[in-house]
Amino acid sequence: GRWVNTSRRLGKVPGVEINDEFKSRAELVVVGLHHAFINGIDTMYDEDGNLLATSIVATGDRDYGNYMESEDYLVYSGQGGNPKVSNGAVFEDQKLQGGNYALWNSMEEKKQVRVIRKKVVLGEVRYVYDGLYLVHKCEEVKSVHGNIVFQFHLMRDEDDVPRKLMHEAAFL
Amino acid sequence: GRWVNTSRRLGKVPGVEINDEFKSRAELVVVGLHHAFINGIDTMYDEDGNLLATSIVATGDRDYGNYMESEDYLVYSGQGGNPKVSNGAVFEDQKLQGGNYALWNSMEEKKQVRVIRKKVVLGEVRYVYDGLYLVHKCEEVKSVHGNIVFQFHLMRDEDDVPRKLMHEAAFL
DNA sequence: TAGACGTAGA
DNA sequence: TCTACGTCTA
Repeated sequence: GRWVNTSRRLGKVPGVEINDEFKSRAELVVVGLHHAFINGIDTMYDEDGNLLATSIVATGDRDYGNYMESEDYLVYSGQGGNPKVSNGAVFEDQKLQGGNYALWNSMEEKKQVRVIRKKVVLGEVRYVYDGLYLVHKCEEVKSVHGNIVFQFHLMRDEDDVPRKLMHEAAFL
Repeated sequence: GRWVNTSRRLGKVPGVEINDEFKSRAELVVVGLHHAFINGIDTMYDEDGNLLATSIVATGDRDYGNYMESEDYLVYSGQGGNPKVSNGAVFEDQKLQGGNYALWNSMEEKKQVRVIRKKVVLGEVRYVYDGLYLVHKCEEVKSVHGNIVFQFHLMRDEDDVPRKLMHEAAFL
């Protein structure tokens, strides 16, 4: 067999193509697409010590209002402030730290970010690799719950996208 | 390739031998040893609608005081009552429900239970299959935290255990 | 909907 | 120690 380096990296992961599907977050870790088991934003430090985002997993879970404006344009909500349990938990303003700070830096440095989208078809969960994007804008908006949420705007940064297949991938 | 039936079952899982090691709970699910991703006690209903325990994962996490009395005798704490976060969470008496009820029924019905033990060697997590046991006793004891905890006593129910190898598996 | 012996990183 | 867009069954 052949050994594959699955350590954290920016950009394309060798062997993984757009629209490749995976059955669980654990698979994403094994393949090297997204090392964080739960965290929606995976990060790494570059040679200068800047925290950058390597990849994001976009779902509609827990009030994370992500949406595709088009096939090449994703609006992705930052992390934090969304309580997991509705047991009187309180929504809070997100902070520019952790994954949010990493996405912010990726924007400043114009570094590519891998995008993985979760889709659920007839109860079956799939994580679909959606290619490389650039963060070109970050807005602070007030959610329906009243808390401040970051919205990162990402644009596709690849030319060779198989258009036909893109239509088969479900939007969020 | 050959397809393997990994649905819930009692007793031995074809292809898995005592002291086989797995790197994560996800692997246990895939192999069919233990279907519950997090729950320490996996269960199934028999043809009469009785909830039985198929397998248990023994760790020392979260105040679960499991211990091997000998290579063939395991004392396993029931589930519930141990708060995950120490954020003012309260220890509570365990109830004879869910996994606890399943282990109780397995005792009554004299059904075999698979045992998997978690071990950590130099920071590396491993889950080790430890063979088939019978529950022969259940005691209610008061923990150091003051709450009532079930202690299920399990005895090995196999003869062909490779003794040499047993010594290599770390105790809890 | 919530509970259950998860997992990796900062 | 804590957070983080987990996953399954009852």
